[in-house]
Amino acid sequence: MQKKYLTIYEDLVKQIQSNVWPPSSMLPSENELTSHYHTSRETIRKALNLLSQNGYIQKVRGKGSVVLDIHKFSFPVSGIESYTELAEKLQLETRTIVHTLDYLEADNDIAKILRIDPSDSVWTVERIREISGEKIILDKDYFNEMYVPLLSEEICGQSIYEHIENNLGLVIGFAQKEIVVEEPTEEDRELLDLEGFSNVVVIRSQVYLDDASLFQFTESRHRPDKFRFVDFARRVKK
Amino acid sequence: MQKKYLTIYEDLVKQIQSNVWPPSSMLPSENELTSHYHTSRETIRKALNLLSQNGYIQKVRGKGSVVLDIHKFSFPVSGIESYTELAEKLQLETRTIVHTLDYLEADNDIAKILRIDPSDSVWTVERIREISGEKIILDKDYFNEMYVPLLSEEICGQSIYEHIENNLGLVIGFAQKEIVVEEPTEEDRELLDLEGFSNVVVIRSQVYLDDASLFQFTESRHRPDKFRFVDFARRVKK
DNA sequence: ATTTTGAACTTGTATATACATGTTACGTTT
DNA sequence: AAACGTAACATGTATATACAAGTTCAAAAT
Repeated sequence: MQKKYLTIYEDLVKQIQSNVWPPSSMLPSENELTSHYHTSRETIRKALNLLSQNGYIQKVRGKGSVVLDIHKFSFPVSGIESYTELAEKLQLETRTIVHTLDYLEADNDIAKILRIDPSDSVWTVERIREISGEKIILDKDYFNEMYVPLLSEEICGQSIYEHIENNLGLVIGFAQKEIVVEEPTEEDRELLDLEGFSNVVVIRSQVYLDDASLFQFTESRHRPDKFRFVDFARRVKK
Repeated sequence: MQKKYLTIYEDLVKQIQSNVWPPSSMLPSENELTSHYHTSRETIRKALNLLSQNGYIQKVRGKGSVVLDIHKFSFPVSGIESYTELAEKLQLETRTIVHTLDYLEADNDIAKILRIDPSDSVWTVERIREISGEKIILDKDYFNEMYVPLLSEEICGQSIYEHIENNLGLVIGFAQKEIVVEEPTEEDRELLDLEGFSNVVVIRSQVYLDDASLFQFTESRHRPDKFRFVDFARRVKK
């Protein structure tokens, strides 16, 4: 079965993005959408709640759904998106350099983070992201071999996430991220075009699969002037 | 009517935080919760979806709800929380210095951001946040007078959000945030204890009310070594 | 002219039912 | 011993109904 509420959600997203419902205008009411899509009100409400969660609309009781004016394109966006997906969406002129690709016993820190035995092996990838000819980002990825048994230089040069989702059939669920600002390491200075900047922005993520198993740890080190993070947040109900 | 699904959600949050359901354990099934709370399954599912959205659990089809191990305490946390709320939660030894408090005609940039007429007036507040004796953060707030007609030095020294929600009865809905790293301005160097750091982390937020009206713009400038942002993100469905 | 009332709309909450689909464990078959 | 099948149970989707509660606007009352 294809999920009705998801197709309706995607349809409405497309309409909002193509300005059928411009910012500050009202979406049709739930009842109108119900009869338009030949479905039940609850199904429409599921689709609208998805729109609301993702920052497309604001539901106002008694009134309706206001379309929000959210420019979702920035770099890097919040959420879980691979560099390749972002680069495509933003049409960046980008190149990826696979600096190292190793299959090693996990050192203590990584083993602890990935919650595995230090004798277990881990795929370790270091990649440099070049944007318009400048080396801007250093990505260090660590994969639990239990879920990602094999990586190749070719896969790393393309998109690891694409490989994980399409070839390995794993479903990525959620991530816990941390963003901090640190001093560049020797490696940062060596591999990136830091141009005298005395800080790098470091994004550390633990990425989990659909079934809540931890499969990846990532450290993404950015030149500060090229870093931008955009977030849509709702006030938590009390 | 008090909302059942919200009370159940809050009850479960409390239980998770007090380790009744420790990380990696399973919550009772939806049917068990249904009979325990004497309600319908849909109501339980609403509560569980809230837990899932806020990173407390991961639902796994066919299995149940896994409790996640997410340390939600960091500074500053994602979401919309006032400095005062954060400081209390984290038990920071903190002091707020109200540097300026003005009621002025909006300059062009601010008027544009707040989408008001340049002849309209705006409340402008600059506050310095001192943590353990060090001046770490410079907060610059701009309020649309239509929603916030009056501010006092006392209110600014306490919590503006508390005033807005409890005294003015406004309901904060959502925010659009941007995080970037910039060079310190003259004002930053003057007002903050920058200790030679050559960057500041700048968080710019547009904050909207429940009915999607824009009422505040904020610029929060942080010393980079004291900045930390934590985010819980779900992979967007395709 | 101003205020009040109420009908007709909107979204929010709660419940019930049905079936689809993924997981697990155990007994049966091979 | 291994493979298979199936029942029992888990969550996911779709629908229907009822009522609560906020918004709007026009008619009626003051």
